[in-house]
Amino acid sequence: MSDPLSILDQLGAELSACFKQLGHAPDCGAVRESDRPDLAPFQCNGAMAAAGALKKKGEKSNPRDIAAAVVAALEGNSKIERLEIAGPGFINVVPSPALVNLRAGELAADARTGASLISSAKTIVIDYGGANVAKPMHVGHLRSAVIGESLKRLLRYRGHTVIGDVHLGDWGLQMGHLITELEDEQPSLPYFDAALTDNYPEDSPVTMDDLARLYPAASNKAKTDKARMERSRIATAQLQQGRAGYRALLAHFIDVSIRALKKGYGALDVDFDLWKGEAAVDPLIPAMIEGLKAQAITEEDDGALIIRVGEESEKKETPPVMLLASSGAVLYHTTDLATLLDRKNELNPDLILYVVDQRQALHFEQVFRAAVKAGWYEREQMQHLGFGTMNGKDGTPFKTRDGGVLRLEDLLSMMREAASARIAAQGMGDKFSAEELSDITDKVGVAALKFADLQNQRMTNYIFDIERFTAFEGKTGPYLLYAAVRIKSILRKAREAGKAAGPVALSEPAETQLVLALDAFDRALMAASDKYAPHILCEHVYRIAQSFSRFYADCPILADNVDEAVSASRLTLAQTVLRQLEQGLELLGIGVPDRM
RNA sequence: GGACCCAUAGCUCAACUGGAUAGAGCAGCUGCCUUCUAAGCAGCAGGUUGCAGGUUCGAGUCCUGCUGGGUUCGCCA
Repeated sequence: MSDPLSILDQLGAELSACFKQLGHAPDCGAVRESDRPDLAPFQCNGAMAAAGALKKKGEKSNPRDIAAAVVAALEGNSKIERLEIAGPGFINVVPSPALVNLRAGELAADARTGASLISSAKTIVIDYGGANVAKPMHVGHLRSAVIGESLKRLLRYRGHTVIGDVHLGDWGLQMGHLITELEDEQPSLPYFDAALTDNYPEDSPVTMDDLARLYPAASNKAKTDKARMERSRIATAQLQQGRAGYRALLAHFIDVSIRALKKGYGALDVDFDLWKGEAAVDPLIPAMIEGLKAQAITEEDDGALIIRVGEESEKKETPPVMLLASSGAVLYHTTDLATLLDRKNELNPDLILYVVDQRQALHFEQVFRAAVKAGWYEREQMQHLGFGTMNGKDGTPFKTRDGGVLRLEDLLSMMREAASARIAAQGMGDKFSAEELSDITDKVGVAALKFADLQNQRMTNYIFDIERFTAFEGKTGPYLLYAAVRIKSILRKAREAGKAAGPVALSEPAETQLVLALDAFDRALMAASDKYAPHILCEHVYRIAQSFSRFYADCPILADNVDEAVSASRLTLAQTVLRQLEQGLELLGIGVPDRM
C-alpha cells in the first residue's frame, strides 16, 4: 500500500492525467505552491510548457487555449474547488474543502504527520564536528557541529542508515608541539625517558586546561624560533614512528580531550556514533602506501611521495596529494585517505559527507580524486558539504573585542544569560523551580543559537552578531519554542477540563491555511535532505509556527462559547501541529521545554 | 596570475526545474491583552536583485564581459 498523497500531489495527479489525455506530456500537470497565495494556494504552469513543446515541433498554439481545455476537462472534479486561468496561461488551483478536510484527518492519524520514508536506504557516513585534541571548542566549531548534527538526524529520519564521526584532529604537528612543551614544563615525567617503554601512569599528567595552555604556547614560540619548530617536528615524527612514551602521552591527550569535547558537544545536543580520529587510522598507513605504490599511481617528487590528481581539462593542474613529506612524515592528505580506506573496510558506505569549512574544498577535491584513482570509491560517493565562515561585523572571521576567539562555552553562557534575563523580564522567574528554570534557559539558548545558524543557506558566509543571536522575537528559535509551548499549555488545560480531541472539521480560513502548511512537511524534508540544506526545514517549521500563531489568535479552542465538536477538531489540529513542530525541531537538533 | 564562492529592502537573510505583483525577520509607523502564555496577532511603509549586454512568450535564477568583496593555490591541520 502506498502512502496517502499530499494535497499538492493529488492535485498534480489530476492535472497530469488531464494533460496526458489532451496529448501533452504528463509532467506538464505538475502542481506547485502558488507564488500568489492571495489568488489560490496552488498553481500549474504546464500550459506554457506544453505550448513550448508544440512550438518546437512546428505547431502553433496558445497556452491560454491549452489551459482552457484543461480547465474544461476538469470541470466537476471532486478534489478541485476552482480553477482559474491567469496571465499567459497560469492555472490557479483551489482544492476542495472535502479534500483538505480528508487530508487533515490523515495527517492527524499519521505518526509521522505526512513524512514519507525513502525507498532505497543508503549507508551514509557524516564526518562533522572537526574538533581538535587539545584545543577548546570555539565559535568556529559551531557551524560544522550544528549543520552536521541536523543533516544526520534528517537523513536518518528519511530512512537512511547514518553514522556520525567526529574525526578528531589528533595526529599532526600539534601533537609534537604539545609533547615538547610538556617536556619543557615537566621534564621528569616518565614519558620522556626514551629508555622506558612500558608501565606509564594511568592518570593523565595534564588537564584540558593544561592542554589549552600548552598548545598555543608552543605554537607561538615555533613561529619565530626555528629550532623550537624543529623539536616539534622531530617529536611528531617520533610519535608517528611509535615512540612508546609519546604514544602513551597521546592516549592521555585524546582521552582528556574527548571527555571535554563530549561535554561541549553535549551542551549543544550534538553527539557522534564514532569518536575516531586521525591517530586511529595510523596503523593502516604503511600498507596503504605500499598498495598505492603497487598500483603505480604514486611518484616521488622533491623527496616527497605524491599522487598526481590533475585532470586534462584544467588550465592549471590541481596540486598533487602529498602522501609523505620529504621528512617521511605523514600529512593531512595521508590520514584523510587512510580514513576513506578505513571506512571502506569497516562500513562500506554508499556515501560519505564531509561537513567542513568551505576553505578546505581543494583539500577534499584532491583526496577524493586520489581515492577514485585508487579504485576505492566512485567520485559521487564522496561529497564535501562546505559552509561559509562566521564573520564579524567587519566582514572578516569573527573575533572577540580583544582579538581572541570566542569560546563555545562562553557563547553558550551568554545565550543562557540572555534567556534567563528574558524570563525575569516577563516576570515568570518565580513560576518555575530552579531545575525547570535551568532546563528552560538551556533549551531557549540552544534553540536561539542553532536556529540563527541553520536558517542561513549553508554555503554563504554570514555575520555573527551577538545581538541578533540573543534576539528572541520574530524568526528565531525561541519563537518556535513559544508556539510549541502554547500548544502544550492548551493540551494540559484540555486534559484538566476533560475535553477530548475529535474528528477534524475545518471551518475557518486559518484552519485550512494551517492544514496546507502541515501538508508541506514531506516536501520540505525531501528538499532539505536532497540538497543537504537544513535551512529549508527551518523555513518550514517557521511557517508552521506562524500558521499556528494565526490559528491561535483567530480560533479559540477551549473558550466556553466554542461548540464541543469544533473544540474537539481544533484540539486534534493543535496536537498534530505540536507533533510535527517538535519533530521538525528535533531534526534541527532543537529540544522543546514544557513551559517557558 | 589560476581555481572556487558571493553581491537581493536601512540591517540580517529567503526565493523549489527559468514563471504572475521578488518574500520573511529586525529596525520605523498604526491598531490589539477583564477570554487558551503579548517571546504573540493584524496592518502600513520600505526594491532599477552590483553594472552592461545576450538567450526567450518570460531572467534574481541560464550565457558572456565588467566592477566590488571573500577564500584558496605540494611538504600546517
